[in-house]
Amino acid sequence: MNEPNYWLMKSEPDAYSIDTLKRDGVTLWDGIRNYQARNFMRRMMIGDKVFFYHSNCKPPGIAGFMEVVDLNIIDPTQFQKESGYYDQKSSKENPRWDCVKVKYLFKADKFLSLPELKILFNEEELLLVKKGNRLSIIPVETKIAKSILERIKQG
DNA sequence: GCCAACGTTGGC
DNA sequence: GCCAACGTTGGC
Repeated sequence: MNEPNYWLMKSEPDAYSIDTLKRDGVTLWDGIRNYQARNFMRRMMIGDKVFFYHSNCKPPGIAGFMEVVDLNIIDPTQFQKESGYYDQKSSKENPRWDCVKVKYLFKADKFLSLPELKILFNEEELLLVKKGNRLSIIPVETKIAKSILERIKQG
């Protein structure tokens, strides 16, 4: 099997945090309504590893680690009128949004804040630290990922 | 296909 | 609350 790819996915902890995922074990990464982010999910493979990033909070940063366990799942929230993710232009015959399922691996022993990430990496190395980046899902180079992993593990 | 207006994300 | 950086929409 090939070495897994690494990704980073953002979530607002008020809505869904690393602790929520720890409790749930697995979750559907639904509610993504950005084509670029969706297309990144379509490139994911089972076994890929994902950094869980807490966004829009104090402080923002990498809070944990998870693994892709299922692919190409139709996002059910696009059909739910009561959901904030309802998409009128999507149909069951031709769904517009899909997602992946992820599994909790571990919570960061040491939370890695965005300011720390900015010190460690530059824009070319890590898309996330790019000013004004709004993508909620981005790929992370293997070399960078391993460096981040070292920092969020104890020690 | 162009582009102006508008909306969203998310750090600060 | 501000604003940078895009994405989306819709008129033409």
